[in-house]
Amino acid sequence: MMSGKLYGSSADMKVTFQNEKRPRSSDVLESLWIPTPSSSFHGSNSMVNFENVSEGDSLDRPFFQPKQENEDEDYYGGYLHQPGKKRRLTANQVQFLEKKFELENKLEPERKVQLANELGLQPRQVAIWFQNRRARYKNKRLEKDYDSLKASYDKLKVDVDNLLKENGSLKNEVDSLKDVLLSREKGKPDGGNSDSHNAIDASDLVPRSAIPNEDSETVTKGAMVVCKQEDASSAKSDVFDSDSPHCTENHSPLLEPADSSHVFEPADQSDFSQDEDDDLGKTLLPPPQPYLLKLEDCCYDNLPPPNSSNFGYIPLEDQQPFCFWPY
DNA sequence: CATCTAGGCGAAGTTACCTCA
DNA sequence: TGTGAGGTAACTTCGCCTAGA
Repeated sequence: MMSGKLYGSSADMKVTFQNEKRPRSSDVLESLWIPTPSSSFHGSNSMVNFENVSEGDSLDRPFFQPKQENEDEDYYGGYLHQPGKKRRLTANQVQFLEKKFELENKLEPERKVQLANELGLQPRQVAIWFQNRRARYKNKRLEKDYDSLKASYDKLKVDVDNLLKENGSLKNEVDSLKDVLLSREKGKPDGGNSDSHNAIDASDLVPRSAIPNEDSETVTKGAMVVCKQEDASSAKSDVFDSDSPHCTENHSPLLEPADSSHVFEPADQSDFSQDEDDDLGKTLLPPPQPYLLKLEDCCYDNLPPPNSSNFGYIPLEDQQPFCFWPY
């Protein structure tokens, strides 16, 4: 902030005219302002009384100050004696100021005086216009920021809702499979024997979404039969929503034993471990952590498109810049 | 060199005027 | 014709900075 700012370089108009302070170099700049009929007109509109401003000849009117329809001596005289009145800048003046504002939104003293001369305004009027213009621009930018953040929030909320729904359906599937397995275990006289798993139809037991890695030691032999590579990959894509392409392909290097502090902990994570002494659940369910990637590993490094459903996260560098002036 | 003071600037907020529906 | 809302020029206050004593 404040880079390139010139401090103490321009005298305020009210100070220049109302108070006789010690002379400064900036006073010379301020004195360069040449009053014109229009500028004296505007000066009369401000709260400052410019007694030393000569009214001059109306032929010296700046090109930005076209003759108004109702412009006459009474018009001028009326405002000259109504210090409380204020006049809007003409469209040409505003257009000219807007162009200058686009080039640089802050005024150097020289520019301020130059613009004032070109527009037939007081330097203070130009300074005030730029101040107000910056304030208006900031408000607009804040509105844009708000809209952008709200859109991101809405998108994120949709993603979260979808994930919660998917999570619920997966839980139901796991529960149903547990029931099937329990019922079959009870039907066997030597229930609990590991060999009995061979008698279970694996297609009934192993949900595609719950197939762990092939080298998982917790997978039973029966499950291994159907645990093919494509199933494993489909399992991953089931875990990560299909519209999250950045997390679906060849992530085996990223499938590290996850630190639970780096993953999205499901709100109902305890549901997976609610029967911790239930080996069946452990048998059927892979440990969930290896399938939850670290976000900073899988999502951010792979440069997801900003409009993907990357939980609504949009990197700052990918957003549209809101400010086009360097500060 | 450190300190103090005057003065200017920008930001933020406010006031007052103007325009228009 | 009166009126309320919105836009905006101008003002006020505050904090920060610079230059000079």
